[in-house]
Amino acid sequence: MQTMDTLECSDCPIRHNAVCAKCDSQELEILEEIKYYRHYEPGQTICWAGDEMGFVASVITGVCTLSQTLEDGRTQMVGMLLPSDFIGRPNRESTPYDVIAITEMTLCCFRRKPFERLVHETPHISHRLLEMTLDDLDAAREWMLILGRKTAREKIASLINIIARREAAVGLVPHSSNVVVDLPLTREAMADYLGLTLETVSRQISALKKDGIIHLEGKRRITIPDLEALIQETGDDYDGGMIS
Amino acid sequence: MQTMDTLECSDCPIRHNAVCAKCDSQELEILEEIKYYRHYEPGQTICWAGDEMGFVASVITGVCTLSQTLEDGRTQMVGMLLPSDFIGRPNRESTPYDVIAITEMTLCCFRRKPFERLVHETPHISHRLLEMTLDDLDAAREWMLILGRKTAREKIASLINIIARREAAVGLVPHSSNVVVDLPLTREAMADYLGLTLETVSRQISALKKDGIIHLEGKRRITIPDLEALIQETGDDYDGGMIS
DNA sequence: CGCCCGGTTGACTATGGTCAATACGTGTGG
DNA sequence: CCACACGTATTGACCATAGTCAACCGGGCG
Repeated sequence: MQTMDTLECSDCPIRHNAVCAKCDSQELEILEEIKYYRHYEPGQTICWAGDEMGFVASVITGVCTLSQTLEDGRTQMVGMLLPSDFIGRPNRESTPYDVIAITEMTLCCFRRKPFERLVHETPHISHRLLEMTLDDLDAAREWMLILGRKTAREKIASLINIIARREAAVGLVPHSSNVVVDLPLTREAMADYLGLTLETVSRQISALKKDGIIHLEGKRRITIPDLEALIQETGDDYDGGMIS
Repeated sequence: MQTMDTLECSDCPIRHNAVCAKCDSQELEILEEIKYYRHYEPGQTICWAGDEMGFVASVITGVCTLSQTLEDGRTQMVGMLLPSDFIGRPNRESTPYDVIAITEMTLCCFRRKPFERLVHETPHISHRLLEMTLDDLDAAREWMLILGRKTAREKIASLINIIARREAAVGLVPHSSNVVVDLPLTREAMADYLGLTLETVSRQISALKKDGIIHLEGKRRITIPDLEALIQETGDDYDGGMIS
């Protein structure tokens, strides 16, 4: 957790996607005053479930996960946050989820109380937050279909497809014919996301590789020679059924 | 679909829980003007996934479900809406879900365009909508844990527990020692909610009955002699882990 | 009466989980 | 430089949970 150089909001890489996307320059000035940066290392826990969380934040760089754990250790990931995503809930003092950095991360934090006041007084912020929350809800519901009704192979294909989509949306990847996906997740993290064991994840990835649907470079980099073929394996068939 | 008597907002049974909960009397007057009631029969489809939906609505009475279906017929329920819950998403012309009435229902509908303008101009509405959406998101994530990591027995116990909680919250049931739950769902609907087959649902309910955790009157009414014992079966252990 | 719908139960099967051995890559220390 | 340990991933053998297919039950209604 080291202090960061102070970045001007106007130069912020997530300026047009984050919770502040709709703010005008005057509103940005207010945010500018109450914001501060935080840095996390891979594996570091940002917040434990149930802990008091004194701030909310936007992800500027890096990836973190939200997860829930039962007493006997079974864990389920319930969200994966990429740059511009929002962490925390206004008007609640604690998260019900573990928030864990899986890569190096930089957050743009706001102390909760002043931010809550701002949400209350600034429609541009509350409207954007509503939009983002509705998107998160759609994503969670899409995930419910995956968890409840898909086979292990379909789950893996869906995960790869979704990460490819998100990387494309964030603009990391040109929408080329030969899609390359850098998995930010270990096999165990994928298992926790998909409601599988890590052995099953490994087996299904091997199977997709053997069938030529994907190609591996090292353990984490996946090449998709034919995106249509991958989508076929997700069980969704045509790429409708996906939330645009 | 029959026209209803026009109910005054001030007499509305969901006045203090619905999307209009924070509205003052002046704001209610505006709503009063654009609202209209709709009635649905059990089994009736309110909206198919992908269809244009000209209105948004609050559930006044009855229960409906949101579900997604894969081409081969596998379906997953992603939400269950009780009185005061909100149907539809501002700024989107179609739902990605099938919305199906499972009991007789009355909705308080608002044409989408005027309602969107209202959301935009009325913080009391957008703030309440944000709160409700955040609650829905928490519920969806709790459900992800159930779908991804729980056994069939734990899933059934969790469903019964959640319905008991919701019925208590809506105020249908005094929080007595001997909890009675009226399942609004068929075995098949439960299966679609829990990511199981209806046979497994039936078997697990029989097993819980045999073990004395629940008691059945008819097929749909469940008595819970010891709520703690049921919660034990959910796998959550202590009733923390639940979202309050 | 007989049909239909929702539910229950049984026999068998398949998918994914469990446990365990092995491989691979990287960083540490003798 | 090599030996070793550790974390991550792969693979195999076996098993358990839940799915499939099918028979049967019981109540309500035309």
